[in-house]
Amino acid sequence: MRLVIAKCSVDYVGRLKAHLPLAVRLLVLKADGSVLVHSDGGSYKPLNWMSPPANMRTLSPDDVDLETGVVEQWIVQSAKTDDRLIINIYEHISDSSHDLGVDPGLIKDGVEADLQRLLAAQIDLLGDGYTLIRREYFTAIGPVDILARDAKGATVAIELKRRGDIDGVEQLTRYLELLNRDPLLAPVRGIFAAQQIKPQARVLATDRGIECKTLDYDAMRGVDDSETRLF
Amino acid sequence: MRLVIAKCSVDYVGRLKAHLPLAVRLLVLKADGSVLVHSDGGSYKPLNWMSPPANMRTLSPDDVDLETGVVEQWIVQSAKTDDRLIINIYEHISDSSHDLGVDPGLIKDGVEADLQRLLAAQIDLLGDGYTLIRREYFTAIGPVDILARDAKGATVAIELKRRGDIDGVEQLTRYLELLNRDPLLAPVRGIFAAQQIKPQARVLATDRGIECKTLDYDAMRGVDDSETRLF
DNA sequence: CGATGAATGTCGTCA
DNA sequence: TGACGACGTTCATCG
Repeated sequence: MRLVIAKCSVDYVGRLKAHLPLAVRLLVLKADGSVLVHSDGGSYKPLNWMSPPANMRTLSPDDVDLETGVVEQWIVQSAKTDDRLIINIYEHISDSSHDLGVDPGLIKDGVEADLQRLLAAQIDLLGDGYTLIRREYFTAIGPVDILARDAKGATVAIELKRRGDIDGVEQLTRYLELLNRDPLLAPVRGIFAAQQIKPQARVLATDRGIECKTLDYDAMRGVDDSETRLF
Repeated sequence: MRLVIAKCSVDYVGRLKAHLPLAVRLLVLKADGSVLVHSDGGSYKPLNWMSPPANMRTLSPDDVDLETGVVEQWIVQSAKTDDRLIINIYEHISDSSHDLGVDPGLIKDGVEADLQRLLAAQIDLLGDGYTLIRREYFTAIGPVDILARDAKGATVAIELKRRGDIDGVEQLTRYLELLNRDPLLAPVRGIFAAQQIKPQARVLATDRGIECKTLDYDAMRGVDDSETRLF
């Protein structure tokens, strides 16, 4: 990994075009050819970047005719697409390289899959007498997150989200339409379950006769005793 | 901006939990308190991070009881949420700070807004005799990208996307439902226009009587002579 | 490979 | 500030 602090301007040409005026920035060059251009603020997203795999050519004013004041030009070309990043360097402020080795990678806990596993194990959170039919119930248009049966024996399709938005309601609506064509299952009700449900999504769901259920992941995790410290 | 190369392990606790085992990584500390943890590969997304605004406390083994081998512990706490990043440093390899100043920011060209402007100017791309009613036609459930009239005088609602996906078709469907309740406008047809339309989206749109139109941004840009070199 | 859906999404805009 | 939609979304999974 090479780290460069430099006064530079940057142009991107590819899916769109973008331009960064002259300023001092951090340039990160990774082993796979990817390049990040960061300022001293904002979140993790760089001002501009090139995704791997990519190749970089370095041009000097001796080789090519460059704009006045440019001491070096980097041309970063994507190996797969015709996206290209052009960095004009006006002043090198710092330049260092480091050998980092391969990273063992990230271990996560608490994503939608975990939520689904927990709700399947605690299906009675949805109401007394609920029983699990199965998780990831496959249909022609994709898998229903959870299929269950309520106390009266009626089928219930559950769509799970961490954040409940309109498109999640649309998704569940499509599933319900399809499932209700199956005489063995019909009538099928829908439950939209999420840690947080947006007002518009709640309105749309209610309007379509879909029940909304807010989930408390921490509480669900606390109940599940198999869920003892991952790390 | 402070750049640290260090052998470290990282834990994130917040909306979910995540853990990074011991390895050599780049740690970027920005002026607004944000922190990025990068490996020497992958795209621009860090392995782990903290969004601004945030505050960092540095603990040493003299102050607190730390794990064996930890020479320093950073606790990065989000100022707004209770998200927290804990970085255990086992070895400092490099440490430098640089004053970057404020960045002038990015200038873009070719996003959906540009596409909309071009299509409004070249509305006859949709068919002979089309005329523009207006862009960003406001409704109770959001703005319709473009409202036009066809050669026969019928109203047409156009949803524009760079990449046409199912949710775009759903969006247009909601607009059409609403617009068709207005006796002054009804009947309103829909056109789903995008640079690229996914097969499933095309099927859904066609099934609902919505016309699909693929747009060539470069060609549209070439026709529009006001669109002379932005930079 | 392409298609599909989640994401600690992030980022802008506008009420 | 919160809701909403775009994004060079990126990312993993699955066919």
